[in-house]
Amino acid sequence: MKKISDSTISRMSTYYRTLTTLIENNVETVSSDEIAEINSITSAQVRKDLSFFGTFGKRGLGYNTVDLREQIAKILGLKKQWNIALAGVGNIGKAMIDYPEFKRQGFYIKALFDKDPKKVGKTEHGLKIHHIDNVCKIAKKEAIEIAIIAVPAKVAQEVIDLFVQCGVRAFLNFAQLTIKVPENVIVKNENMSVELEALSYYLTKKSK
Amino acid sequence: MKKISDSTISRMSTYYRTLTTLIENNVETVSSDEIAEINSITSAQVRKDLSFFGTFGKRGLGYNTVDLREQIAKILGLKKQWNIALAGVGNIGKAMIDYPEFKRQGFYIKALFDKDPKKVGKTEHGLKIHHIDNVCKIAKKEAIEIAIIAVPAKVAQEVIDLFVQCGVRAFLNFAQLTIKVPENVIVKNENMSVELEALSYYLTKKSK
DNA sequence: AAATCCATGTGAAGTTCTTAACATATTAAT
DNA sequence: ATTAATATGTTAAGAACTTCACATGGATTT
Repeated sequence: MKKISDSTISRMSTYYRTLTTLIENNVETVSSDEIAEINSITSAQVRKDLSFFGTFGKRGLGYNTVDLREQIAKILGLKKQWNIALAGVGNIGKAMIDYPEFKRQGFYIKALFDKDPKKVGKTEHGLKIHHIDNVCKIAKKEAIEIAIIAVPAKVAQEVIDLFVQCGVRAFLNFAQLTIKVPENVIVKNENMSVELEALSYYLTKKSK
Repeated sequence: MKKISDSTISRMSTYYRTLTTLIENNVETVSSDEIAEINSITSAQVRKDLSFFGTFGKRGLGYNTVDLREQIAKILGLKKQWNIALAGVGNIGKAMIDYPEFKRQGFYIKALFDKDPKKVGKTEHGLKIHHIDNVCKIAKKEAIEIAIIAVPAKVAQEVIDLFVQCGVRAFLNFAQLTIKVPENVIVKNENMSVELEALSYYLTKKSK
């Protein structure tokens, strides 16, 4: 199986969202040009991305919005419910529990973990906060497949190691460091500081 | 001035963080090999990235951690305080106000905006919530240079347009859509769903 | 039925980004 | 002082990604 680039996968997500919006607005057919225009990229890029997965359009006509969205959902694995654990019930963690987009796309936070004795045992949004030491038991029970890591950087690596030992192989990491994981485990980073520093760089450069 | 890639800028941020940690651990000298190892990349990449901005190391020895961190801070524009506005005082917005890493790196949230009459006029973390209609007045007063957009997708474009009209040219956008801005304005997206969907894709692919 | 129009799918070209490789500079050891 | 060891900075090679350009197939019009 040929390796498909991360950028292509990200854009597939973007197209998925674009199609959702178009369908909400009762648009039935869309061209690669229109998808490209909405997302400020080229139509060749859209067609090339889609071509990695199959042929979904009709020449001369374009793509059926409902069909294409369905196909992309299949490709991205969005036809099932994903069970997610959240480690670190701080500000960012709480925002994630309540993030309405997740549920809409089939991502369900089913278990919360923390280390703080003040939090463990309490409830947040109807979910009990477990001690991180019990991660394997709960992860198994809730069939957790993905973990969101919103713990301090100092403990992020060890928390991820715990999850990996329990068989969790996919992570969304908010901690500000590069995590080491075995080859069959995937980590996606969400690092707000890196993005802000990029803005800082561009503003600084421009004002020179 | 030659264009430097986004990936290089992101990695510069990463190196900056790596150096901060090394300095905290009293490490005085570091090689490109060590920086690479910590961040799971190649040493050639580290040296190439740095070479776009100058020569900071000593052959046969490596880099002085304090010096290099200082140089990167200058390059990224982190030697000054950046004044930031936050639009959308919901869950994610509140998490951003309280994100300790920001202040540590010179990013100060100085103004909050919302549209909800229940929120406008109230205070959050000692900051008054203003109505978005007053954005120009407040942005000028607080010398806002960057805005964090944590409003619903439906209104994100118009909110950014308002800020652009007030002269703000850099945005960290949490809304799930591609924003259109004039050429001299820069938007960085923070899209948790895209990352989760990438995880979904990789897990789905692997299990086949 | 023929002609015209339109937009896909895809090799090829072009561009950008990453890795390799090595000459060079510096330190340390003998 | 010479040799050995080390790690940078940089050029060149290689890989990955994006864009171009057009043949192709399907729809629409005359």
